Amino acid sequence: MKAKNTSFDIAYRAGVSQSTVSRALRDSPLVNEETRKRVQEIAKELNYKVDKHASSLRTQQSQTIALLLFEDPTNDDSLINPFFLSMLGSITRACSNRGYDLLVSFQQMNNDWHADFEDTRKADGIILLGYGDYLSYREKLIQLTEQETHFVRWGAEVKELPVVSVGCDNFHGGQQLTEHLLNNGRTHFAFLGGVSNGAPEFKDRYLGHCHALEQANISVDPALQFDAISTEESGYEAMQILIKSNKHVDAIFAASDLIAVGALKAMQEYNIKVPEDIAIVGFDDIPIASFTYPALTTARQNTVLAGELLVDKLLELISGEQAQTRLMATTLVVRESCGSKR
Amino acid sequence: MKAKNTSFDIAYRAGVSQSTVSRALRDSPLVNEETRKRVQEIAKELNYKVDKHASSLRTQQSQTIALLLFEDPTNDDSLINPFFLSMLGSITRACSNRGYDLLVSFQQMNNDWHADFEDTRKADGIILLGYGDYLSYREKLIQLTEQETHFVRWGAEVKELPVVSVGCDNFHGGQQLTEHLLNNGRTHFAFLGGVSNGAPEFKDRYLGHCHALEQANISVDPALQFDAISTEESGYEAMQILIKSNKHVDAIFAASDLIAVGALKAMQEYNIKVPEDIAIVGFDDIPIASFTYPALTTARQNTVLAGELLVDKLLELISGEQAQTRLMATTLVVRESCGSKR
DNA sequence: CTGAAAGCGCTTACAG
DNA sequence: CTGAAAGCGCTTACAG
Repeated sequence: MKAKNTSFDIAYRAGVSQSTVSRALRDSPLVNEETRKRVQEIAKELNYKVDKHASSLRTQQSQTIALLLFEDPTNDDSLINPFFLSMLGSITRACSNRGYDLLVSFQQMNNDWHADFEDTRKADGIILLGYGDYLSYREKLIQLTEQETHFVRWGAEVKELPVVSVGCDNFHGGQQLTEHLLNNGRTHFAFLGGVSNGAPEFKDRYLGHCHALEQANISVDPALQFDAISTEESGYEAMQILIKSNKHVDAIFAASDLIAVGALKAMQEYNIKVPEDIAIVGFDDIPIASFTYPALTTARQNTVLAGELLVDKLLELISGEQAQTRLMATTLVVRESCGSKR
Repeated sequence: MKAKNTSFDIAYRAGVSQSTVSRALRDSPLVNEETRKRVQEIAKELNYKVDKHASSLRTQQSQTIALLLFEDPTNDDSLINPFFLSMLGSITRACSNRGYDLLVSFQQMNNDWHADFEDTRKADGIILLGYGDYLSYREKLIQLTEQETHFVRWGAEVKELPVVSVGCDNFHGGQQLTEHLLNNGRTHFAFLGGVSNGAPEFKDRYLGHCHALEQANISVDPALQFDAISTEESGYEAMQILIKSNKHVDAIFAASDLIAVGALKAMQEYNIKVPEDIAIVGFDDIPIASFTYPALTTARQNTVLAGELLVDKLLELISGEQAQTRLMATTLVVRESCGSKR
């Protein structure tokens, strides 16, 4: 590669000092209008760009955000939950709109990730993304907090820790979807998804689901909750177990769209008609949800807003302000999988 | 945030010079074994990490790769082709295995992207990812080459330019899938996907498809090629047009799995039985392909290998070596959508 | 094997 | 409004 120009080269050509070049390029008011123009033109002409490392070293900030994406270790290499991927898209966009670069990194929970990014000053702050049990990495969150690292996370609120989270109102979403099923005359429910403490999102959806049932005077049978993680495969397997159990069910609450897709496939194989025999709802509204057959009724999480909120709150933290945890409402998206249009 | 420790702090505590600290931390052979251990222990204890900007500034390399993902402008905000997303996953992993960070950026074709990353020294090299017409950004490729920027791209070979690409053998993949359909007794084919120069991947698949048909003495009817971009929506619409045209067809070649998913939905709505009435194949083998009903026969692109190849070839370029364009073979994945098991 | 010193390319107080 | 100078935190030739 050719030797790059430095601000000194620009200064030489413009006949000014290097300090003036630096000021002109940063639109400092301390520089004459004409000088500024001339410098900027020369810089453009020579295709000069300010060296990121030098300026970061000097200013002690990198204008970069690190996104740590935690993978479900049960997933294989290339499987990434599409919901997180659409989040990744909106986070990337939000960063770039705000003049920040985004460093992306996939992490296993067991890694020594907690100290790596801000400490090397690669990033001014960190976004933590991934479903799952914050209890299992509670200590790392504490350590991050103690180090005064700037970070925000996606997911359920962590009540005991001073951690800023952005998440969606899973309880209310679960309630909403269940009420929709009830309104369509369904009476016998099963829930597909693990509800341990290790899956707080699914658990909240389940609690909202149960709450709605109780409001309708339907008692909840724990035997009708089937564990599943958020993959098609897992949903497929859970649905098969349900079918083979011969329990009478006319409505399925799948804890995620991916689970619903797997469940749909199992039902098709067993010739169960959806929604005639069994209605089903998912959660997330991933792109495929409109293209299953029948199309999936689900609860949309606003990933675009979520990405922006995560970035904005992190930026607030970075600039020393306070930031609040935020729970976003979900939107009921009615399609055909429950047999009605509302 | 607390003031961070520098190598001088470590040096002070270890009772050595800062130079020695630097050497010890980089496992230089020029440092006494014991000294090295002591320094490393102290560094660990103080949670010291080498400042990335300082070392990058000094060594003139950033240990960072930039991934520019080009979006189809027809797509909305959160829609990213799942195929690229799985590629993103494997690229991220490949980078981190090789000690590189990954900067991710979404780009519109019309942007001034071509000069931004390596020039600011944020990255040592660039990976270009996105379907589409390299002709439309031919000039930018030329400019990148002239600037001696290190870059590789995913996609069809660019014969006229000295550009390193990694792509898959779309022609052969198209041929393979078509032969599979022929082997299953299909005789009347339609192709769903745009085949203009602006979509070289789809075009190659189409050419492979046509080649296989000709080999089987089936003449190709251009009227049975229907434009579609790689979305479910577009596949759905193309399939509707095909159905309404009342042309007799017993096999569909969808240029991507996403298109196939949309086409499947249209067929289900029209009560067309797959594979009994019409067989269908996709391309890519995205995760959903195993969970459509019936499951989709398709051509797998090895995204894990692709990611590694892209990163490795870029690293070769960065270290001043030559690198060759590489075409990867696709794998036929037989599932149920063609009515056979082989 | 170790240390003192130069220098990577900027930004910004300081002096004018 | 402009310039000379210090300094961000490293790495590495140079001297010992």
